[in-house]
Amino acid sequence: MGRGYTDQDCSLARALEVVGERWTLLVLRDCFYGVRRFADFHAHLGIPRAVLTDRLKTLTSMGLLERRPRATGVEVDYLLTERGVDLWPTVYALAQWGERWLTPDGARRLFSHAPCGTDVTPLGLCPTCDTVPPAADLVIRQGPGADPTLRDDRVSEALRRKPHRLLTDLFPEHPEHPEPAAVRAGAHRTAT
Amino acid sequence: MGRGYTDQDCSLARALEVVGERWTLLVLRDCFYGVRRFADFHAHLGIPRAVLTDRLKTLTSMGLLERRPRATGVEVDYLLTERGVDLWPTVYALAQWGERWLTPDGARRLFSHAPCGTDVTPLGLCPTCDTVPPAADLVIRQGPGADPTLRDDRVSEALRRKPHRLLTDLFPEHPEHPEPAAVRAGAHRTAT
DNA sequence: TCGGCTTGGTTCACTGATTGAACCACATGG
DNA sequence: CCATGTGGTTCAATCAGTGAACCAAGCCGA
Repeated sequence: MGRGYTDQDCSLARALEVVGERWTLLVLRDCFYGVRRFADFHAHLGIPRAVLTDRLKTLTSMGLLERRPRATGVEVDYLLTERGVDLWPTVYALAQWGERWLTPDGARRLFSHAPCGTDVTPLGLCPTCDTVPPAADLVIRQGPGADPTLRDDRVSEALRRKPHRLLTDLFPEHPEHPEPAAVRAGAHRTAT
Repeated sequence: MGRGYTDQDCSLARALEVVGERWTLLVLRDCFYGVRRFADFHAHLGIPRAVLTDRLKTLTSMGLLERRPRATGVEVDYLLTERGVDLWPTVYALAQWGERWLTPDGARRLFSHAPCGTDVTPLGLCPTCDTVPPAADLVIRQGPGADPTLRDDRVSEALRRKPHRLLTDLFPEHPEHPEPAAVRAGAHRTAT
């Protein structure tokens, strides 16, 4: 990004210095969807490995992601922090704009409020509860405009197969267990 | 942006192909603030002229801006279309994230709901009216965290001097008249 | 113990985008 | 007729993104 947007007295410019680079917002979107592993980001986005490394480093150093090597093995998880989770309204708003203006075939993804099951509005409001649910309380599922022929990686396939709660691991090691505790806790802190 | 984000079955990726390039979102923000002229974008943002030309061309061709040469003279106005105005929730959400996480000195800009005067929440809600006002119903003013020493162009100065209704011309030719009709109408269509 | 495989990277040449300064055409205004 | 303002274009230099190849560490079965 070169010199960045220095000497702009504007929080939007500062925010864009953090998340305005190419690919960054798509990496974060995948984090909300439950993607946590380098190889999954790479396969799902088609992002060059060097760029992915750079973006994950930047997001980690800016405090939006936490890099967590697993206790055993060589794998690494990248998890959204509270600061990262707080970008959900932005990600959602931009995606909804794309759905409205750039998607002729109907919505690709639909989001519903987990506690009540109602679909949220384009502004993120749950019409039943009259609240704006935090990301952790949303469930994503395929919409009628989704095109299953475009991508064929395990992330796309997992998202296609069944509705999925945001921020929960898309590939848990023990699928029987409801979910790991750490991330839910972090996400809920944001909600309060 | 190179090849763009093709073969992504995702409205966010499509949206980023339109507004994800460097400077684009800052140009749009200025449009919301009432900036309409090439020279004002250039002076306010410090964006290279060639890049500004390119961004205005792209935004115009994608239908977010309308390029309107004035009846007399050589000046040109760039005005947000309905499609452009509809990006307000995105711009606002990202700016609020920046205010929350990257701005230690307090809010730089504050937004209030014009009809009732109440400040809107970080999610864009007017607590008095219990609605999410459209951009055209918001008034922007300086917050305590604004740093007046950073920029010294006529846009910064106009925004500093007094509260300003979004989407209205920051430099009207006849300051007595309330405002031009075209943009208000377009903005209000979005609100309904 | 020894390859092979997986994972999460790094390196590097190539390409494409951004930058900033200089130049330019047109339309007023004096 | 010249100076000035506006909205650009051009171009060399630099910077960022791309994609293929390479690599180290940890496990895995033989």
